[in-house]
Amino acid sequence: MYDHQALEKKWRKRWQASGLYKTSEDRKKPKYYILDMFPYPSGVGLHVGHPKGYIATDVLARLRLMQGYNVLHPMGWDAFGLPTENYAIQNKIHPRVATEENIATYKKQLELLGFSYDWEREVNTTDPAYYKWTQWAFLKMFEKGLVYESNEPINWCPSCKTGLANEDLEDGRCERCGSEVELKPMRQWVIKITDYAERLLQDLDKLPDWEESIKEMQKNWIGRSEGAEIIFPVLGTEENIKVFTTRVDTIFGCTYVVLAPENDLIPRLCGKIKNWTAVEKYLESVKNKTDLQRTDLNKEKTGIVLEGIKALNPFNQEEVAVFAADYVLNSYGTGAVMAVPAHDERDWDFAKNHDCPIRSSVSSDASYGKASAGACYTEDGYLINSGEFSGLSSETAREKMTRWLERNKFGARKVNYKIKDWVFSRQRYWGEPIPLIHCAACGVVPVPEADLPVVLPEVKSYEPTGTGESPLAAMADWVNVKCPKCGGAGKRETNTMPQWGGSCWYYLRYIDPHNDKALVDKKKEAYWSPVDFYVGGAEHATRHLIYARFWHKFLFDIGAVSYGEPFIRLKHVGLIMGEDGRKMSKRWGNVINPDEMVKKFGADATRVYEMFMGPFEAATSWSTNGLIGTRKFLEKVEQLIAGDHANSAIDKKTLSLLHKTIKKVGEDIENFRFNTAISALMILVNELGKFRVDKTEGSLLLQILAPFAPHLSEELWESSGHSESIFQSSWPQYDAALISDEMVNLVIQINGKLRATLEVSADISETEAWELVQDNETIKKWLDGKTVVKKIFVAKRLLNIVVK
RNA sequence: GCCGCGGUGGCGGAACUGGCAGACGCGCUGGACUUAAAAUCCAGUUGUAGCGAUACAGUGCGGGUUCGAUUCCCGCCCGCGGCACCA
Repeated sequence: MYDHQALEKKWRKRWQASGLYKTSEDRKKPKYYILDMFPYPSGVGLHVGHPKGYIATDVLARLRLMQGYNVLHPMGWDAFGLPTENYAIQNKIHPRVATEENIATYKKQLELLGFSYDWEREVNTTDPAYYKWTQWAFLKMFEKGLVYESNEPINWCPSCKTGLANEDLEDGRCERCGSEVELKPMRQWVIKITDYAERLLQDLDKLPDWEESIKEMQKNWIGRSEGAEIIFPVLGTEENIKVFTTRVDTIFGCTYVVLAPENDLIPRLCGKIKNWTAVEKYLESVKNKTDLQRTDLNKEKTGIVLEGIKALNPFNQEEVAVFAADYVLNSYGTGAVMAVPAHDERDWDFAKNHDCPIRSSVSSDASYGKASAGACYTEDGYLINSGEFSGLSSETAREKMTRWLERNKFGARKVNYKIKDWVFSRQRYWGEPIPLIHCAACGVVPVPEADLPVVLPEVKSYEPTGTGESPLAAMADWVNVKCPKCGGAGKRETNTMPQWGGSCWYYLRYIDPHNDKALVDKKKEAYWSPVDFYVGGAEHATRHLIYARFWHKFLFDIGAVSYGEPFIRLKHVGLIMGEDGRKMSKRWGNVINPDEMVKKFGADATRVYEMFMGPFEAATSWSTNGLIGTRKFLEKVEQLIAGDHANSAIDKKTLSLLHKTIKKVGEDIENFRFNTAISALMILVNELGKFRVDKTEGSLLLQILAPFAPHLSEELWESSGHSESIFQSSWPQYDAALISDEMVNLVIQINGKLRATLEVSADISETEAWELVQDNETIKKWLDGKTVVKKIFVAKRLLNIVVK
């Protein structure tokens, strides 16, 4: 038993006092920047799952420190946003005060776990000195034309009373509160992230050390599809219907065209639409539907034909009907599609309901050119009924037909993305003010850089208004300002930025946290950037990680940073579930508090256990018994180093094991395979326990244990006579000569089945092995009366004898 | 529907590049110590048969390739995650 409470307290104090974790700026050394996704300090504090990623990065940070790197391993707070604001409203305290309290709680909890953060670099997104630069970057985007004001309908959460970005939805519901969102036209600021869609996609290939799964999620989210835009002239008018399709090859099967109900062509054509009253009624009925209702795949496809309107298929000059139907989305492509019921499921469903003709133009069959009757055929195939293009494969046809379109000015090649521009306005209080001023004479005028930051003012009521205005709008003396351009009467923009704004670039601020002249000093940035390793939850794959990559690329384009991607290597941390296998939540009463575990079993045991639970990326269930197991392991270590041993000195085999373990632990930490590293340490400690361990061997063990269990290792390191911190010692080198085995277990198989193992010298030859085997009683039995057909020998591994 | 990941003892999970399946930990069983319990230590712990050496079966299911498959290939089933009337 050791007194973990006293011991851990002692070392936390000493490390603090000695400045052990102060980041060195000594440029002669190689740098290593290892980063966690900074937490949102909520009112409830951390549960044991939160620190898992932080422990992992801390283990690697400590390894790098011992390997002689300059390590940047910072921590900070992503503190703007709705939860704090709601908590503040509920508890009648100011969000700033709530934030301060929550940060204090979080910090205390983190410190208990003994992380090696340099707190002098702490950042806080709600600090005006920080968000000055969030606003600065926004203004740069504004300057470059990447920001625009829009009145388009956007997602509106009726419960949070704010507009939301597409990324803030989960299955048509508000990701925060779960309310069904409404589509509401609102004035809002939008960032053209779509301008960066192609680069965000392409550059994923430059990130070989990102997990494939995260890259896939981003690819899905960006949703690139290649196709063509085609013009269908509207007969008897000057208007054209532009459609987007990835399947030009099916166009001879197009039997009608569909417009999204919101397509602005419809009102323009109203004079020609004979059934306008009915059409208007349909459009009205669609308007009242939520997005969730509209995109319900199970519902019947509704729509209405626009009587009196015909569109011309440019390929065959056919006149086709035009519908308005809500299965076509206005927000994707051109808000209009050419319908090919024979080769598209959705068009097929609609055509069946609305008696539209169905005509095949692609066959699965090259030789007979038969149309598939009675079913929708969506695969590629060979063209039929397609004039000069008949007989071509879908792929060739797409190419040729696209060229035909371009030649005849009826359309062009086009790439579309699913990702939408980033709705950047929130009608809430607790966020960065958007630094723009509206002036009657000059329009929208940016706040001059010298006037940044635009500080979030103190308001009496910060409750959301629900009117589409933020609570800031009520602050007359803050809102009314002189126009920076003409000096006339101006009004400040009262929307605030979304929570994602401040987290887009915080990793750059750690590099140079107190700079008031620039977002980050260029020389410092060039040294520390990019982040070598980034660790956090997979839930950020399509939110924070897309936004941050975009923001970084923008900063790169304006020369503020030196590299095009922010994070070189990325791993996601698996959740820790409750002991009952469910997600930890108050609702289930299965939340485990880390403070309690640290108090009972120690920070070291908690750290070791969380790393031992399973593969880092995997979700695993908490087990307090498991934690007790790792505590026992640490006690064994303590006994081993501190205890009296009458045993003999360690043998060669165990010394070899020690060196193998040094190698394995180092490699496993690099690869984030902590569970096998701990397992190897346990095996080593079990073996060493059989012997008397001298100072040299004991010190080696402590050094490789130290990243996981820093307090105990440091204590035992000191008590075994070292005067410097263990983290100032160099990570041990394993002795390559010692780790190659002299003796190995050679597996003897008969017909691939294990029949014996022989302990033999590692360099045994096939002939020697065969001779040994023939003398072996068990093997003899199996060879008896059989003919040896073949022998397979794998050096140091096995001899397989094939018999008949 | 599309994309990705996974399925190994009672549980969490190991297994390099196709070469001893179940390391390590938890739990459980038996024993030692103890008046007793806890703690600790020792032994055992995939299933079936056997006192036993041992034999057979065994990594979601069905096939295949191979001297040899948890690992590779084909076809399924189940679970998780992402995207989704995206034309």
